[in-house]
Amino acid sequence: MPKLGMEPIRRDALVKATIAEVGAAGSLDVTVSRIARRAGVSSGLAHHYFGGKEDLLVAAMRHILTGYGAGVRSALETAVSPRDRLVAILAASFSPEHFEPHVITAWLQFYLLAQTNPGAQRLLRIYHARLHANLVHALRPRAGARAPEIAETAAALIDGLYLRHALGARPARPAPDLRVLAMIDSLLVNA
Amino acid sequence: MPKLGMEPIRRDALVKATIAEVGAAGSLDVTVSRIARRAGVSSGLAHHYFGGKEDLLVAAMRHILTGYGAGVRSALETAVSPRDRLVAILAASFSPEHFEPHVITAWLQFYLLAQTNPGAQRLLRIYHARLHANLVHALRPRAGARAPEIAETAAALIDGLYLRHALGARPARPAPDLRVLAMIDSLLVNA
Amino acid sequence: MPKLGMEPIRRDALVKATIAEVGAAGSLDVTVSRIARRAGVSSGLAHHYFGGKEDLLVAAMRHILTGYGAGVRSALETAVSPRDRLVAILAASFSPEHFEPHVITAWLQFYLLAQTNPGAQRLLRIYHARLHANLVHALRPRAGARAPEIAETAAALIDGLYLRHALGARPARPAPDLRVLAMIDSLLVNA
Amino acid sequence: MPKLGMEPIRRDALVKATIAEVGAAGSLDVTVSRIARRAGVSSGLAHHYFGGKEDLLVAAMRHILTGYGAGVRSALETAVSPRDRLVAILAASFSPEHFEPHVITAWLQFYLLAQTNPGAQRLLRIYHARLHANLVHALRPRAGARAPEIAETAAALIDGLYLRHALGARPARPAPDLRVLAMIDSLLVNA
DNA sequence: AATGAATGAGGATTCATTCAT
DNA sequence: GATGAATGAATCCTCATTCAT
Repeated sequence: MPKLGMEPIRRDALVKATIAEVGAAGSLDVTVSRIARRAGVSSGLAHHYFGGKEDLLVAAMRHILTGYGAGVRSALETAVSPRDRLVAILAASFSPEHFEPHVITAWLQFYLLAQTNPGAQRLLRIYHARLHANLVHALRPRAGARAPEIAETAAALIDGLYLRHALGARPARPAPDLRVLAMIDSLLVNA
Repeated sequence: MPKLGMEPIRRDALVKATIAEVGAAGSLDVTVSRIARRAGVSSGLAHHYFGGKEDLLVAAMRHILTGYGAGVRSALETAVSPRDRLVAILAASFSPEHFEPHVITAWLQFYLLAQTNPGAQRLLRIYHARLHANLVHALRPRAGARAPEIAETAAALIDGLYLRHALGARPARPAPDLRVLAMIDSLLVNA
Repeated sequence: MPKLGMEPIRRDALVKATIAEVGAAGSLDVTVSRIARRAGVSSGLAHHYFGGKEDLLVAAMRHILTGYGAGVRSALETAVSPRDRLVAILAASFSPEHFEPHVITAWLQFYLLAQTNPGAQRLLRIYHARLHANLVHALRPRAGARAPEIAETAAALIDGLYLRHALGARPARPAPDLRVLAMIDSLLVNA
Repeated sequence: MPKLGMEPIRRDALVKATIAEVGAAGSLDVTVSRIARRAGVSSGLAHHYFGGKEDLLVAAMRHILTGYGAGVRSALETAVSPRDRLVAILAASFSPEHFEPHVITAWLQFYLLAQTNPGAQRLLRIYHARLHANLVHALRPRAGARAPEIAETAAALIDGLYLRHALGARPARPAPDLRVLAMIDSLLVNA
């Protein structure tokens, strides 16, 4: 008697197990078997549902990015002023769940995967584009034509702070979002 | 007597082959055999001289960082004013040879290695500390007590721009060093 | 559902192939691949079930010792007098199947393994303790307090005769069990 | 300027290093490089002098057996009565230097080598024959025609006690030589 | 005589993937 | 749908051996 409706449950369990396992290992050198065991299923099932290891990794990446996107959206909903929007984006980018060690590690690993895997690359481009669009939209009223350029600098700073954190640097003071905000404000002032 | 003095030659060839191979593959998944073949020696020799695959990778990382350090030092020698120093550091950080695809890729890969390999981690810490010290030294005259904080932001921006470049983003306009410089200037003005 | 219940079958086949292969080679320098091929499976499976080469060797050792233990037990069941017990132990110790070349060779090789492998060492201790206990039990009625000492001498003689046989000495006259028996009787007479 | 007369010194150093290394490792899995390093020469020289690894091992075995033979001879020189001869042989067989861990281990390992290496086998046969001849000669006056048989049992007991010691059994009480002597005496009494 | 350099075959081990049931 | 069985290619690493100098 096959259980019905198990597929989404299994897929979800596998994706979460992948993130956890990648984070725990601190590397993409994770075996499908380990992931499957953590998800409580056989390794064969992982292939059955995802086709292969990389596809599983990409699915995990998509999961993270989706969560990030949802976070930004919900944060933006309550924002009124342009500056509110900026604060919301930064808050979402540096929300605590993103800084959980296993997530930040997974994120970094996926960066790498994107260098060889088209699916991962596509996802990353979408993330970049979305972040850029959000920033530009929030900056436009105050920065005008300089919005794209400042958005790019801000995005780079976000990633750089992330990277440093992932590499074990002492947590920055002030908090990363405030730091980015300060930089943006500074750039805006010196038009 | 045997052919003497081959060791440094072989080590050098193997290190360079490692960088080239890692860069070409876009990943650390490079076999020792391929590296050795590119260096024109047997795989056994690579182990003989370096002990293992990771040690070889760390040696390659050290090679890159040494080159970077030398670049900064020589650039700083001709600097007079604090601002010259800043420009020199940034120019070295974003010098063209650092942006050669296989170097930038290798760099990124080594970031990853640093998450599991102690030797790599140590190297990375040294690089971070040195960059920080250089920036603080150049900023002190103009930034005073704010120097460390601004140095951290600048370092993060440098890494972030690097990362984005490695991930295939369109080359930034203006050039990354000018962008960092502008940001620093902006922060300095708004004391 | 998959083909079930193959594990014990494979394990058994691999263990027997190990004994055969070690015996045939006259040394522990046997490759896992050869063992696996003889067992009709892939080398990967051997690792899957046993974890590694040494564990496979230890499992083979255990198989031999288990067979020996069973032989002694069944021989002891029909023994009535103490002397019967002694004869039974010796008969089992020198039973023909123990003198099959590949078994005796494997046995000797395992002695060696026991010098470095904890699992093998444990097994060997168990064998020693069991043989000693059996001998003491059989000797007690006739030897009293001297039983342990005579048992030790007898055990050493058993192993020595075995060793010499393994090393290619001409088969002893009279048969080894009778020889040990004669020695024990002699020691018992000269209280 | 090649040093003259170095050959015997080198050979000797290599042989001793071999015994030490085999004993230390508790196995024949010793690399030629390690042996050479311990002897203070290059691995190439070991091959130059001995031709190969096994030949080096056989040479080490010969060294041990030669020492044993010399010990027996010198011990026999002062023996007067047949029983003295017996005591002398046993004392030499169980002399302390034979029970040094690395020697006893090497000895056991060489047993193994003898199963595949003709040179080692030949040496072992010589050792067996010599021990047997010595024992028979010492036993003849008291045992007459039974001398060969008793000699065989004694030899087996010697090897068995050795083996047990090598395998880590608690040192026997009484001392092994006395134990063998007691057994022989017992067999002689019960003609 | 002696060495360091260099090789390359060989082996243990790992793992993604496939498949019969 | 789900599993355990099984494979075998791939890779790191070791080491005896050879060789030019």
